[in-house]
Amino acid sequence: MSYSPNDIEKKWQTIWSEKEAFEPLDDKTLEKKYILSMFPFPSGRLHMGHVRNYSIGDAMARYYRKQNYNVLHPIGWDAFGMPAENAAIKHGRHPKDWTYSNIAYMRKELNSLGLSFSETREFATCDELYTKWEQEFIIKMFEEKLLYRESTTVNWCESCHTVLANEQVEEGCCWRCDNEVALKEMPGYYLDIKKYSDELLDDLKLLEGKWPSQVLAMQSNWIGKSQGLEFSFTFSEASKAKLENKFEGFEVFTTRPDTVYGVTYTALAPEHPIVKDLIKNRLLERDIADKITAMGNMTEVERAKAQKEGYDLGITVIHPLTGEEIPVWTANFVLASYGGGAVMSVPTHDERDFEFATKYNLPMKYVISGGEEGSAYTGEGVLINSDELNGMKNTEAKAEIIKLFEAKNVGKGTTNYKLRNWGISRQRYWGAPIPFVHCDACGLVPEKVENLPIALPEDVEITGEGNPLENHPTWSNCACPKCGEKAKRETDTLDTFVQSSWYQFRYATHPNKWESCGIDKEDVNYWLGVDQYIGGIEHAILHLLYARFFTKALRDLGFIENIKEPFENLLTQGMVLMDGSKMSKSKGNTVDPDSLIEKYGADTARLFTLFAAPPQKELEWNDSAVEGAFRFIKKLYDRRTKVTIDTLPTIEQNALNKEEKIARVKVYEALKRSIDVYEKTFAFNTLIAGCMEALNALDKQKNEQVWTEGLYIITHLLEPIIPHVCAEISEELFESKNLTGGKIEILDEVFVQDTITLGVAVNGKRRAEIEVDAEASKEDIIAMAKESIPKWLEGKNVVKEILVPKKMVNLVVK
RNA sequence: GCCCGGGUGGUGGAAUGGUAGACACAGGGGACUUAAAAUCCCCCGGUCAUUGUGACCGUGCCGGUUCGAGUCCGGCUCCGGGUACCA
Repeated sequence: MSYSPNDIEKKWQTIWSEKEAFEPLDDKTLEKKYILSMFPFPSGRLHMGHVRNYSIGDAMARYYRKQNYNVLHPIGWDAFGMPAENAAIKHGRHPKDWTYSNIAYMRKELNSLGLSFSETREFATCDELYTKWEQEFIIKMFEEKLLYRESTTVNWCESCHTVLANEQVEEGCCWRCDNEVALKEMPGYYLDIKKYSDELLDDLKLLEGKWPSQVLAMQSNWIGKSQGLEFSFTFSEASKAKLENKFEGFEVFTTRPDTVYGVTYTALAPEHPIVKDLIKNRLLERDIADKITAMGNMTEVERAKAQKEGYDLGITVIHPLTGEEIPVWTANFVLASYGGGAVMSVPTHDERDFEFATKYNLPMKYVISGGEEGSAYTGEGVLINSDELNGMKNTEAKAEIIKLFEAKNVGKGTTNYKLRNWGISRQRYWGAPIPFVHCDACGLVPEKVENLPIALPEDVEITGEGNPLENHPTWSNCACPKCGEKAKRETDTLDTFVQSSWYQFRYATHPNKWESCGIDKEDVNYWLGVDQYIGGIEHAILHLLYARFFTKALRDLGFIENIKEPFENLLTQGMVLMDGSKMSKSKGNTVDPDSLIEKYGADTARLFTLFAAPPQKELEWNDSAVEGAFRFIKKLYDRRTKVTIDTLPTIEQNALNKEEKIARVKVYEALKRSIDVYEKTFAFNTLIAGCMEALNALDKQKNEQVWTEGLYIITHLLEPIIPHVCAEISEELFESKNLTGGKIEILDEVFVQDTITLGVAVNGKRRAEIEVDAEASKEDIIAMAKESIPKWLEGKNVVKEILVPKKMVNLVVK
């Protein structure tokens, strides 16, 4: 019978499902593997990126299952989020209906790929049962002061009508819709991720060698720890009076305390309270005040692109070391959100300060040797113009000056972070409601745990205007959980990244406990950390940082224990490209997995995906290479007729001819390589190539036993990658024996050769090839090598002879 | 600017410091066929010469270490990704 993928694949998918073949076992004494691919957003259809992601994960899961590990390989749905609401606005469909029907369709697509997911552990994050426990965590975080509500300047996306976290702003634009982000003052809920800055940074060390170095670097940069000096500038007496004694001065932070003698002015962010006060009390000229306000209202992108701009505020401060009186400016490049929104300015040793000082003709003073007049010198040198510290290396002066400030009690050594707290409020409908109540008498009150989940109202109008929950006529009406009086429910919903921050623990929790708890500690202790996590690099900061934070926070809240990091090993797969650019609907260069599977079958889709490039690299789509993958499977299936023995034969190696021996070597080389590939490198492309070589070599001989052994091993090796056809062949030929029972023994005798082919090189350049007896002595081999290349030795002396066993001979001649 | 990756045939990609280009795609030639599809066989980095065959060049560029470098080291260069006035 010729290869008919659709029949074979349906048959095996049914068998697997009926046998519940992919359910993890409850026996915690078994060795476990937790293989997790990032769960998908139910957008409607799978795309090739999903196929790739899940083919990689499935190969790992099936491999370990075959090695008798207890394998947890779950799938679920990251189901809340904007697209559901956009669909509602566009097509009038209810987000819930849209989401669940998408899930149903995509689940079918996953089934048709033959992915070995657990069916009992599947959930969608919009399930009320999931929301219930998430809300409990949120309340606990509030009680433990990890979550707070505050009104600050936030990133606002006008097209999504919602606030965004810092991490969700990419180059000043919304991560989802690419709309330019505006700054807006409004209240919101924040998670104190900064509290974990050091732990999040330090624990990156635990992941070295297990996570891609660039992800570690990106997270480290994002946390952005820097050490330096924090000190205050005190206003001059005249300035204090001008400010009606409301301000003593202000704090600044610098990583360059060694340049503190070079400070010639200071600068405040346009939003700084002191600047606002000056404007409010009309202490600045009208047009300057307007310009400063305008500067403060610019978006981050606008500011980044803008020329440096600033204004003298007409007030002065006293230099804490020299006692000099120096002016205070406001400048558009000073960030309000970092280091207190104020800086000391050293134009001689800082590029930005130099540019600004040059523009406004501010004084400059070099305090580190080595620079040239007319530029900022940021290199190393010794201190000059710095009183008693003159002559000291600037690298040493950093610590000295911190000591000096600390001794005088006007400053201290301190650490700053770029990381900002995680804003989790979203002014949208399709999310988990933030379980708080606003009571006139009691203030902000968390909902009673027994009232959870706070579910979304079904009857809702989604127009794209405003917050649907806020617009709902009755939903927000409630009783205060504390005093029982009439109160208002919070109408913000949680950032969807909250759901994906703990789903790895939910999967690990046995489904029969899902009603009674959010996370089961014992189950989690057994299954976590995730042994292999697979997903796109685009989550390098967002999801992966949040999930790491949540893990640490849940641990401190007592919901889990003994777990430092959720994801032990991380593989970031490359994008799927078509004609050099990312597949996307808008470009119209997509390949639809459904039609691919219909035409060639799931095995071909999976084989191509894993063969065309190593998983970490980008994958360039190629229709004819897909054909090639299909051809290989067809050939493999066709060759099963070469086998007439139904069990792994014991082969008398010495009785084999040359071609038969080569075939065996190729087969066993593939077997040898497979361990490294499945457990370490994930270079499935090389394993597949090895199997192709083995099949090619088998084709060059006729020995029935060698064929039997060859197909027994090849289908064993490829089963995690092309499971349906391998299951079919294996059932027909071997009663499926090669797909259970662990590793196949590597027989060393196969690699023993009578003769060995060696390259002969002269001065490192290959000149000939010799075949020598495997037992030949070094002397004999060298002698033979010399005979093979007479013309290269003519009139020369051999000064050195190097024999690389089983590889080559190198003769050094003069 | 800074921080990561990475430059190997026409293409995707292989190579624990040891015969560069495995495996595959595309291309060319042939067998089978009335024909096509499918399948099978052969060739396939460049230059030069050629009777078999051989010589030289060749892993972005320059240099170093080594008997031997795609691989290690130093300096450049180009491409991709991240980040960006973080004081």
